[in-house]
Amino acid sequence: MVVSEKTSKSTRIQRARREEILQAALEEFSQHGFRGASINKIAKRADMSTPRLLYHFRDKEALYRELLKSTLLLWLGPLQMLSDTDEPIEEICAYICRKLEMSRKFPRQSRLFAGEIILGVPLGQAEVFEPLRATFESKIDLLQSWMNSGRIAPVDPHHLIYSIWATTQHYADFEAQIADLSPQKMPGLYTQAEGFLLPMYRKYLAVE
Amino acid sequence: MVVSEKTSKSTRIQRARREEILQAALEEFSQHGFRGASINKIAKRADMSTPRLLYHFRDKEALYRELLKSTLLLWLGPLQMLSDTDEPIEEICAYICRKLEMSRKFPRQSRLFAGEIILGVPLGQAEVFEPLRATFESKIDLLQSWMNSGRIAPVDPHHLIYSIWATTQHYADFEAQIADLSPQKMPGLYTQAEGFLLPMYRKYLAVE
DNA sequence: ACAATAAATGACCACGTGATCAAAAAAATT
DNA sequence: AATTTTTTTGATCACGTGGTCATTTATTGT
Repeated sequence: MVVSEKTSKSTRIQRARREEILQAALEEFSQHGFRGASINKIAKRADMSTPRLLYHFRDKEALYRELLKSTLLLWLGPLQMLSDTDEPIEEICAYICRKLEMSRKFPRQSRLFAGEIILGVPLGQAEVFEPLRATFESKIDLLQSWMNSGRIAPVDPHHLIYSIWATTQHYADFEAQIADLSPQKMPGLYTQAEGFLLPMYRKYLAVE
Repeated sequence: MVVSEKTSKSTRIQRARREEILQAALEEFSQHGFRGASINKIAKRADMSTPRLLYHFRDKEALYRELLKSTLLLWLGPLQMLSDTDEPIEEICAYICRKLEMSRKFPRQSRLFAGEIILGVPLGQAEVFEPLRATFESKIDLLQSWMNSGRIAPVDPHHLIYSIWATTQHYADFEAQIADLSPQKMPGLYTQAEGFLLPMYRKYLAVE
């Protein structure tokens, strides 16, 4: 019986192999994008033959989708934690810190995600990004309510989130460039980044 | 005689064909990265046979490098224009506007560049990014001098530039995502972005 | 211990890839 | 008009790609 047709319960050996494969796939896909990556090389990286890999994942696209799905969940975590509070600015700053930590701890996942959006792979755009849309819009509403009640300065909430995404993910996605241009080496950079970004958003969002 | 061995003067037909090819190559490489792109498809897009394409460019890598080289020059333009003035904040704002306009007018070039950095293609990293380094460091010095003379607030100049790059290029690189999440459609988005970003940097850099 | 099922193997396939080369066609030079 | 040089073509290549399949080997439940 084929893996994908199993009702739901999966053998521990299945979960183990799938995990090994996904690990190797993250490496390959994040470095070369969907089309540039090769399942042969992924298999080699996971120390198995290609048919063995394809026994656990129907095809290249199924593997990629699964990887993308779990990555989106990880990516979405920090945003979902953003919730109502009487100190909205500190809540936003905490979100920024979480995103920065995400870039620091999971740069490959960040690049995988970036590659998926930048390179125009129309793979389940609607499907993969669906959970993102819902969360995003609810958080837009939350920000808007903070502005309406005068607890943070009234700025465009969409662009506020875009700018936070941009500035935080930049350190993972463009790591190669930043590492090349910065005198400081990589670990310390994230502390510096925090020191730069937090005051910027605090000043901008403060209601004089 | 082969094109690349020509001393320097190139036929007009050479320049014409090379331009056609580069145009098609920009499309392919920016959508699939170096490894994901195919010279066959580039040739098809430029309405010629593969050997014909390879007559004008030695190989895939040479084509990619040439494209990347001219893209970097374009990308570097706005930064080079940043120069000393008695109104540094307005100068920085003008730089932000130029970068935003760049994203709006040349999104594919921006994505090509982003792909090159995100996907770990070690193609002449030192070679291609060399002119960037020099300009970057001189502008860091300029910013630092503005801070030393108290004309803008003292923030980390490296991260200031990174954040400007991140926020402005984000609109081109992640266009697919932003277009999906924004109620506003694409052209108007750039006006909104300007309306969001300029006040942010003005407030942050103002020396009260 | 044995049957049933899951997991892995090796041989194989059609196809697209980047690239080459001799020969033909077109342009430029004289 | 003749000749040289540039440009284009079509055939062809070795190789890597994603993927299949019958068969064998492990694992599992009884």
